Order: sequence, then C-alpha cells, then structure tokens
Amino acid sequence: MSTLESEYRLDYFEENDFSRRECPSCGAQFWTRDPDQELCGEPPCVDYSFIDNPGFNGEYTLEEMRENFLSFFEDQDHERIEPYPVAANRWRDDVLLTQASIYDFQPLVTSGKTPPPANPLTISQPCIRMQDIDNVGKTGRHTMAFEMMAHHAFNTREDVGENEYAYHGEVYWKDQTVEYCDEFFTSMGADPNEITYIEDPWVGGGNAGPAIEVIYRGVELATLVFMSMEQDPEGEYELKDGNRYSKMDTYIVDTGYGLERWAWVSQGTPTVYEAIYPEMIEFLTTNAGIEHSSDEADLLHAASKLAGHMDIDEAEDMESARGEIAEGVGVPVERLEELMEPMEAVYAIADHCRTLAYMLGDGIVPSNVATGYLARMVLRRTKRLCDTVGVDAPLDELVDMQAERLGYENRDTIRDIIRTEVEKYRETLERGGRRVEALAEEYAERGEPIPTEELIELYDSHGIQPDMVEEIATEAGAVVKIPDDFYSQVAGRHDAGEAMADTEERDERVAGLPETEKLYYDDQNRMEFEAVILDVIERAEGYDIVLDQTMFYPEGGGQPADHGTLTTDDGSFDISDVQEREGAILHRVESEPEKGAFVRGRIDAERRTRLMAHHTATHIVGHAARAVLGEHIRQAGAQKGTERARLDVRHYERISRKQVKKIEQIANRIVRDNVSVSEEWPHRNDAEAEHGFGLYQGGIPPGERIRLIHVAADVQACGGTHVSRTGEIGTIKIRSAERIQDGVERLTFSAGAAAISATQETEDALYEAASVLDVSPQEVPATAERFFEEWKARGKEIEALTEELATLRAGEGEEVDVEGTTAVIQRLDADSDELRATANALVSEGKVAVIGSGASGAQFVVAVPDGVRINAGEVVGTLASRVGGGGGGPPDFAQGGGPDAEKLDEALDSAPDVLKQVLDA
RNA sequence: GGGCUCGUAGAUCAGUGGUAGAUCGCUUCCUUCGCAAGGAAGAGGCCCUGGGUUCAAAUCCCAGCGAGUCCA
Repeated sequence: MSTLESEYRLDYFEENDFSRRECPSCGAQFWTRDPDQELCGEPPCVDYSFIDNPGFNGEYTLEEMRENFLSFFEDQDHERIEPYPVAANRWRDDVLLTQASIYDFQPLVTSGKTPPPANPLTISQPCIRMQDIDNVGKTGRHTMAFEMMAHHAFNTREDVGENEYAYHGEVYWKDQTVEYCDEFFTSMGADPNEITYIEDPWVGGGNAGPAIEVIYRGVELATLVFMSMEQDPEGEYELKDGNRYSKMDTYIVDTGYGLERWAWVSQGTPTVYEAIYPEMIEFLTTNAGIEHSSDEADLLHAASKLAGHMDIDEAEDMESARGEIAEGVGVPVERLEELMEPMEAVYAIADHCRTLAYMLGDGIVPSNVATGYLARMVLRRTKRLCDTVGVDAPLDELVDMQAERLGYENRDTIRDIIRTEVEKYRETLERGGRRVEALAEEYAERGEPIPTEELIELYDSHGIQPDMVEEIATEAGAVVKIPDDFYSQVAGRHDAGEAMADTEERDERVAGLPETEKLYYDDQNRMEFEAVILDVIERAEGYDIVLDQTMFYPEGGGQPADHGTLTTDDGSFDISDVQEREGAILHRVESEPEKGAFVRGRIDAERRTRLMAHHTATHIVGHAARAVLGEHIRQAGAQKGTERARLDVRHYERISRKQVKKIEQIANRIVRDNVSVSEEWPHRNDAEAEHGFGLYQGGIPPGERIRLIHVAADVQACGGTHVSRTGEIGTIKIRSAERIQDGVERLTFSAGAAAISATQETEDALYEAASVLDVSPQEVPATAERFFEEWKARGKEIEALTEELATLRAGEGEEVDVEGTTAVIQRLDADSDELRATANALVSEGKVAVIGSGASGAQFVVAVPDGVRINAGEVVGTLASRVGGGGGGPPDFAQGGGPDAEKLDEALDSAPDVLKQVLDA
C-alpha cells in the first residue's frame, strides 16, 4: 500500500463521483467514474480496445494533435513555450539527451534558483530515449524519438519567504491538474467513464512525489506527476525505492502526454508507427520492394493487432510471443516472421530517421564521445537496417524527409553530415570485412573456430559486429561461435571507470565571509582600485587575501587569473593567483599582510590586456568558424592565455587549410571593422528566448540575470573580461587546426602583439630554411622538393655503387682454406650495408666471408655459401664476444659487433681458428 | 573523459631484433587487326616523427603526430 494514500484523496475525485478501487489482478489502486469497473484498465490486466476502434472524435496527425493540445492549454491560460533542444547537455551536465519535458527546467528552475520562462506553461518537447532502441519497430508502440506534450506549474509553499525562490505562491496543484486532464479528454470526444486514474508514486533523480497514470482504452495516455519531495534520511515518507523523503518548499506539476499515442488512439491503427509516419512507411515499403497480397496484408494487420493486445513490453517478449501470435492468426511462425521482420525494420528506420533529424537538427555532430557517439550509433544502426531490408534510398534523403517535416533550416548541413558519416561507416565496414576475411581464412586453414578473443578484438577495436564476422567467416569456411555473454565480455575489457573525486573542497573560512564586490565588470579598462583587507587565510603555500572589493579577475571560463600587486603602508604584495570560492575572491600572496589594512591594488595591465584580447578573439574566431563551417559549430572547450588561446569546436570533418584561411579572414575583418563589444545583463528567459541556447557556448551560468557579451553579430553568455572595441585586438593569427578527438577540432590562435610574434616565428623558420637552401623564401617549397628527390636518387646511386665496390673489394682480403672451402677474412672499415654487400659478393663466388669493420665500434658480417657446414651465427657470436659485444643471425648470414674497436684486428686474426672450431663442432 | 587497435611501395596488406616483401595498379617490351587476357622485364620505400634500449630496431620501450573503434 502506498504511504502516499492520503495524497490521492482529491476533492475533484470526491465531487465528481469517482470511487477508489484495487485491481484484483495486479493490486494497483485506481480511481474511476465507472461503477462497474473492476480491473485497473491497463495491460496485462486489460487489452487495448482502440485498435480498429478509434477513441476520439476524429483522426489526428501528429501536427494536428500537437496543435490541439497546445491550444487547449493556451485557452486555459497557459503560455505556449517553444521546445528545447534534444541535446539536454546544452543546459545541464548530468544527462545527454532530453527524455522528458521536465528536463527543460532542471535543475535551475525546479530548485527555484531561476524563474520558469512562464508559469503555468505548456510545451510539446521532442525527446529521445535510447534505452528503447531494441524495442522500436517490434512492440508496435515503442519509439526512440517522441514528443512529450505537457503543462507545468511551478509552486512554492505560501509559508516560505517571498524572495527565497525565483517564483512564489501556488499556481495550481493536483485537483486542477486532474480536472484539466479530464477536460482535455472530454474535448477530444472521449467518454469520461472510460478514463482510469491509477495511483503510481513517482521517484527519480533525488526527487519524488505522488503521480497518476491516466489510462484510456487499455493504453497509458498521460502521466501526472506531482513533484513535491526530496530525498532526506530524516524524511517522514518512505517510498518504493526504499529511501526516505521529505516535503520540499517548491512543488511542481509535471505532466506528460505522449503525442504519438494520442495520435495513435485517434486513428486506431494496429501499430503506432502507421499512425505517425504513414508517408514515410509508404515510401520505405515501396522503395524496399515490399509487396503484400491482400491476404498477407490482412494477416499482418491481424498479427499486429494481436501483438497490441498482448502485453509486449520488450523486444524479447515479442520473440517469445511470436509463436502465440502465429497460432492466433493460423500460420506457421516462420511464415509470420518472414512477413513481419521487413515491416519491423521499416518501422524502425522511420523512427530512427526522425531521431537523427532531431539530433543533427539540434547541432549534434557524430563523434566518439557523448551525444555524438549516440548519434553515430543510431546512424549506423539505421544504415544496417536499410541494407538488411533493401532500402536503397540514400540515408541523407530519408533523414531529410523527417527534417523537412520538422521544418529545420540546417537541412543541407544535416545531409552533409550524414553523407560523411555513411562514407566513414562504409570504410569501416570495408576495412573490417577484409580483416575478417583474412582471419577467417587463417582459422579455416587450421580447422579451428575463431576464438572469442578475436571476436572481442574485432568489435572493440574495429567496430565489427560479431554477427557480421559470422556471416563473412562462414563464407570462408570458418566456424564462429558467438558466446551468449559476448557484450558483457566486451564490457569486462573496460575497467570500471573511476569515480571522479569531488575536488570541490568546502572552505570553512570562506563560508563566513561576505561576497567580494566585483569591480572588474564596472570598467574593464581600469587597472587600479582601493580596498580593505577583510581576512587573511594561511595556506600550505602562502596566504589568501580576501578584500571587500576587487578588480582582480579570478580564473574562470577559460580565462586565467589576473596578476598584479596590492600595496599597503607596510609594503607591497605580488599577486600570483586569484580564485573565486563561494562568492569570495582569494588573492594569493607569499607573505602575510595585516588584516584590516587599507590597500591599493594595481593589476598587471600588460597581462590583462593580452588576456582580454585573446578572450574577445575567442568569441570572434568561434563566430567566424560558424560562418565558414556551419551553424552546428559549438564550443567544446576553450583556454585563453597571454601568448595564445585555443578554441575547441565540434565539427564532422577535418578543417582544411582553405577553411582556416577563410576563418582567419572573417575574424580579421571583424577586428578591422572595429565594432564595439558590449555587455548587458538581461533576464535569462528573455536572453534564451531572443538568442537561443547558442548563448551557452562556455557553460551555463546560474541566476536570474546573465551577462551577455555582444561582439558584432555574436552573442554569448560570458563572465570574462573583454576589450571595448574589436580594433583593440589588432590582429588574429590562427596558428593551427588539429583534431583532438573525432568530431572535435582545436583552433589555436594568437591575438594582438602575440599574433605578430607568432607570424614572426613562422617566418623565422621559413627564412632559416631558405638560408640553408640558399634560395628566396618563395623558392623553398620547390627547392625542398628538388633536394628531396635528388637526395633519394643519390641514395639509390650510392646503393648501386656500394654493390659495385663490394664486388671489386671482394678479392682484397686474406684467403684461408678451411677444409677445402676458401674463406676470406677481410678488414673493411665501412658501414654495415657495405659489409653485407661485400660478404654477398664473396658468397656468390662460393667463398666464406668474414668481414670486420672498425668504422663505428667493431662490426662483423659472416656469410656462408650453400652447402658449407659452417654456422655463421656461431662464428659471429664468438668473434663479437672478443670485442665486448654479441651477435647472431641465420646460419648462412650473420651480423654482430661490439664496442672495443681496438680488439678488432686481434679478433680477425683468430678468425681462421674460430672457423675451424665451428666446423669441427 | 577512459580503454583498445593501427601508421611499411600509388592501393590493400605480410613481415616477433639480424640482407625490406606479396598482390593489385604503373612503365617498357612480346603476343594481337584491336581489346580483354597472357608472357617477360622494370620502376616505385626517411618502414609516420623524435627520443631511448641494443653490437644491431620496420620490429622492443617512451613521447608526439595521424587514423580507427568500443564504452560512460
């Protein structure tokens, strides 16, 4: 029994003749108007009853249903909010993708730190749930991409102070929420008697609250969550996750109406896919050449309907249910599978294309990290599905169909990204295919199965699915056995990621201090100020000074701390570092100043000016990169310095030299235009509404008002210090573009004086090269190439001459007879190539060669013609040991040497004896 | 962010410390009316870069650069 039982005793239920029941089948508590209803109304207790029996007053497409919902709530005084990106990591760092409308308002709005964009509000939020990926297409109702229609209201308890949170008072709560739900159903022509409200407490992410599932004709069409509790070991409520919770000061109406399901119920089609993407499914089936006779179509329809009736929650359940379904429609299970599998693939392709359109449309760039990786996975899966089922339309076209429907403006970029990715995938498959073929042949020859270790290596390091290995290997006649726990074995290869140690140390001393007043925003060009020392904190190395106000900029947003001095009557203190802790700004010095003293601060102006120039330049370069590479360009990290700055951006291919130049030109045009750099502190909701989430290139600042920096057409939320006009930057020089990760390019550049030194450094290198070659700088490339070619040609000539010389020299050595074979013992101070050549020349004359060189240390080469029973390796070993080294090699050709060159002649003198010994052995 | 794999001829790849290879492609010649093909000969390599270990490094170790891939 729910410990929240009293929470569900709503006046609204009371006044409208609802009664509370317990489902005899599953035990759920629910509310209904229907006096005869016994079961909870949800599968598995009850079947779907809307298939072939639409549940509303008409059929609705996605667009119509969305508009219907939003305008209904607008009529109920809700403000309509534009959807947020599906890449939730653009405003929060705890999740990658938006999985529900409430994600839009976490954590800043739900915690009360920031006001909601409107209150109450209504929204239809695109969402992506990757965890459903295996179910898509198979269960008939799972989609990876969906829209969650919702209305939200943000409340605070009346007894908390008016200014404690960013919103205050109650907008509405449970009764009103349920009433809205009832009314919306009624407005759609639903019979209120058929609606069931099931009690289902919600717990997640440290929050909890009562919640209600709304069931209609067997399907859950909405969830009404009343978020009102937070995890608290002392809390009075113990919930289903076993933790204790207590009431929060804020309480939030969080509803979710599945757009796709509403459209589905309005149409009564056997699967949700047919209701939401009819044109795309039509296109895909035609393109793949899937045709059904009317009998087959009826069969599929009946099977889908049957599957819908069954409680199929996971794709695995589908596998096991298939036999039952086949029996139900009266065909063998193989026949059913043959008919259903292509359709399942078509459904999944349609859904995946929509997912990709959402992802790429929001500027996600495929890569091997974070959301980029997810996008790549979806794309490759989609491509595989297309290949399997025989869809030959290019993937970029398919995704574009969805992107067009969604009204995206960056469709060309999306197509470009997809083409690039598909090509990359094709190359991976080709590479992998060759690899597998080679491996398969090897094992087929040995008659062994391909070991699991190889399969894991192929997947983990080369991205080849084990079933693909099986397919190729079988063709080559090799056996492959894929273990059931394959993927967990792969996981086993990866060490459990170490949890990042929470380095945010609480500083008790700082906690009691007032926030330092930040003067550096007042006038970014002032470098002197006066202040009072509030506190001095002793550290392991030096002291931290806390002032009442400061002009020193603390390290943050990729901008390093200011340096400078603080002067008191007692003396001067050099500031080597500045950090912000909980609003207090700490100035690091070496010796201890007096607390309470009056100080004059002076900032190292040269350093600060350079940092400001680089910071503003970073905004400009980012803006220029966006202009050249596309709107998807987003900052993945940045670091400013006095000599150079770097900006990491997400992009799907290498930035070419041509593009770098273009970016540089545009950036310097902005500098030359000498436009003013302005700041403003708007309300964050207004800023987001006007500029979108592109504002948050460098992270998401908290608070109601945020600081925006405008540079030409570029706007970013930024806490750094900037020059006041772009002309102050002087010039921007891009020094390099490197790929630091797949999908992330790093642009390193210098601004102002540093740009000049950077250019000079490059020029120095060129001039030096020119001077070495004794040509003008312009001639360096051609000359370098000519020299390189000549150098190679000379190498070949030397090689040929060495051969020739070796043949000539071959007769110069001392000849000794070793049991009928002539051995030549010769000292020849040359490099090992020459020794080898000479030895080879002697061997071709049928002679044993023992050549020694004192050119660099002592070196030997011993070569023996075929048929002579002398082991060259042993000879070299013995000789080399006499010069303090070692050696070896095959019996007919060995090399060796040692450091003691002065013992070389001695060793060579002993060579005849060594040869005889070796022969005797 | 972490793990793993790979950088050798124009392309694809062998090469477990001891004389740099194969296949395709390329050039020339032969055969042919011509093409495909076949036969013969040949050209084409800073073995990614830099350090280290060693008598000796394409090979082992470290760093860098470049590429691929899996996971969070």
